[in-house]
Amino acid sequence: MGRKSRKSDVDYKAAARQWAEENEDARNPTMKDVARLARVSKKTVSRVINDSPLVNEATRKGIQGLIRDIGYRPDPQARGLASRQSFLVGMISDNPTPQYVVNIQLGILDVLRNTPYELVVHPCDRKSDTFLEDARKFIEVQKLYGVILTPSVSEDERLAEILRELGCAYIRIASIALDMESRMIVTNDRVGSQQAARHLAKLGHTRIALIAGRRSFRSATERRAGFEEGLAEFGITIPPEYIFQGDYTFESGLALGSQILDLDPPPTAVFASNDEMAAGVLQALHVAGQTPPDSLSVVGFDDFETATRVWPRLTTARTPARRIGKLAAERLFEFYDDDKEQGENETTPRLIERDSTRRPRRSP
Amino acid sequence: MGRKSRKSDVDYKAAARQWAEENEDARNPTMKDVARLARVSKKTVSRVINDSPLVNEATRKGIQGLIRDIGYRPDPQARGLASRQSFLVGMISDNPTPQYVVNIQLGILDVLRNTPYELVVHPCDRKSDTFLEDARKFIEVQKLYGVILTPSVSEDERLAEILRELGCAYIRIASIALDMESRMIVTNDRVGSQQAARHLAKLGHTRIALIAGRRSFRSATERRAGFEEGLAEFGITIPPEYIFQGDYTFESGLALGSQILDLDPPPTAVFASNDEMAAGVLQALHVAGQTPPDSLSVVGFDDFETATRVWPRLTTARTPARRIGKLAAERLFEFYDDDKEQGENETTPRLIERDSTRRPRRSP
DNA sequence: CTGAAAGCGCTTACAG
DNA sequence: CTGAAAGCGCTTACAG
Repeated sequence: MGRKSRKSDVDYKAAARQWAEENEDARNPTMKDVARLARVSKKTVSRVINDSPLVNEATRKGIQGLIRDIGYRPDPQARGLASRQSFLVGMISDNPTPQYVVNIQLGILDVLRNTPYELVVHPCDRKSDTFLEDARKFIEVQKLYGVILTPSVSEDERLAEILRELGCAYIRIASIALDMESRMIVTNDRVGSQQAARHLAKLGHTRIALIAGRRSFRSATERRAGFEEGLAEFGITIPPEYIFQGDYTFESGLALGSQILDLDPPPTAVFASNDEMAAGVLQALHVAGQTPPDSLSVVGFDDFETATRVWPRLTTARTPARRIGKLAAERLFEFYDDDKEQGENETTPRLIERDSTRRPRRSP
Repeated sequence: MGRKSRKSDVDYKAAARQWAEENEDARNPTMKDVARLARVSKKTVSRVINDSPLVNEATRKGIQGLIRDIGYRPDPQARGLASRQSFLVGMISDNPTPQYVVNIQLGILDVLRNTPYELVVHPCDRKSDTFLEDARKFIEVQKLYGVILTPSVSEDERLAEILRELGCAYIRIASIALDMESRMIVTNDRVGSQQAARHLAKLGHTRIALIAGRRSFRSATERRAGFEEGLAEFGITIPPEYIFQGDYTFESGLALGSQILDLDPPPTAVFASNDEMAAGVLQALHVAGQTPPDSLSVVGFDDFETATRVWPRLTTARTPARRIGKLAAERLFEFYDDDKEQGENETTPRLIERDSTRRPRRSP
């Protein structure tokens, strides 16, 4: 007596004990149970789990403790139905490299862990007639909280437009900025291939071939441009007949690798726009009975597992895929937060020098 | 007139036109709308979308057409909330090989495409203290329709027990049968390494080393046992000092590969229990200046991308991962169906002969 | 800072 | 074969 507050009269620990006693069939508690035990309305419990500032601090602490004690976990489906937004984050991808896809997933999951959000994966085929329709349906029906887009679907303006139209938060991962800053993770691929070019130039290579990536990927343009820029710093240009069109697959690297061997005069180095194609070139050399990098230095891009499995191990520009996924997810959760300080939204490739590059042999 | 049926009086095409006219704000239709337009109760619409047999055929056809015409898509969250079961399939995995994980995912998604179900990925760490607790929470809170478990979590009996307790359908992918047939996809790894052993024996190898897989994986035991069985058919046994304990990583293969080179007398062939370790052995040989398979034949297991990236390309027993994922998902959907004929529930490895194996050199 | 009422879009349980 | 009522577990919109 004497104290005016009625709220502090609620003994939350006793409430938790009461629950333990009365709940014989070990039913999971609902918001209704929490409200009853804490002697508040469901709305107040709702405010607590949604971090609303409009709750008395003592009440908040008490309810949070009670929630912990009785093991209450809000039902994401019910919250989703009522708020018209699910607790699902979608990852829409069309990347041909499994190592990339898994690492992006792991990065996203690093952020989702210990949140109520789950990751729903959605590979797609951008060339399909129903690609946009399917994507819209997925986003709309699942009422996704947000979507993370990897190259090359991230580069599709029509898909971004659909996301905006549906009011769905999204983050685009791409080699260059294609959208407002808060919607992008930029990987600056150009920088990586510039480094690759400088590395080869400094080793003394001047007759250099290039295998471009798949046309439908913006990174293909960026990686090629960066490489040519890097060489230009040393006054080196690549003649058109030393430029080949790959598609980012091992098989294309293998096929183009043997074409490169037939060039006359042959180049002393080749830049393949990703590790898979670089691995293909190495294999073409082995098939031809050569021992790289003796007659031909090879540089890749990505530094995924393949880079260290092949022999010689690849000199390559690293794409920090897991970190990229992590940044994308962090950025996604900042999207609705105006005041939250924005974190990093770009990564820079770093050249990893290994055994697939060396100085060119003196011409005989 | 003269016809008694009242249902056939409903003009579903006209109803669809009516919707197009009245729905000026382009709202997505709900079950309530469908019911009103078709002049039936929501319950009847519900029966149609859930394929209940208790619906008049003409009514069913009409409603199905109407649903198509106006683009009605049932809300999975609402269905989930009411039925206490979501439309999410979980994939719980702890496999260290990205190529495996992605291919299983793709196989599952092959089956989920054009269904209302979505795939939620959930990598985990079986050694974590909270592993079981976390898994239970995930399954319970998301009210998963079902779960697909890959090795080695698939081999955890405590997790399977939790799934049964929660009444959640699950499929375990494992190298041997660990559960009732309707809950298993068996990959018969033992058969693959038997083939590998016979292949080496037939080439004339007799002094053979083995690198076992990670102890916590049942496949490690199976692959080893199969290999020893296969050799036994030819009267060959592996001395203990020719048996090494790996952990399924490239790094372990690399480290053990150089140990194998130091054996005296050295073996003429080695079986690594997966491709990653086999790739490590090949690299150890290259580092030592050797040119496999001249002095040492190497056999792997899995035939994931790595197998064809390395040089020489690996002779290996194929694990059809995408197909395994597909079978697991198909089996999951058969789980609640008593009458549905059960599909295949096992796969068999097949040895793919490539360049990493040859006849042993004559001893000098 | 708090709550009572209505509703999100379905299914369950029951009745006929 | 069909439907009216109640309810799943939350949030919204409003009032105080």
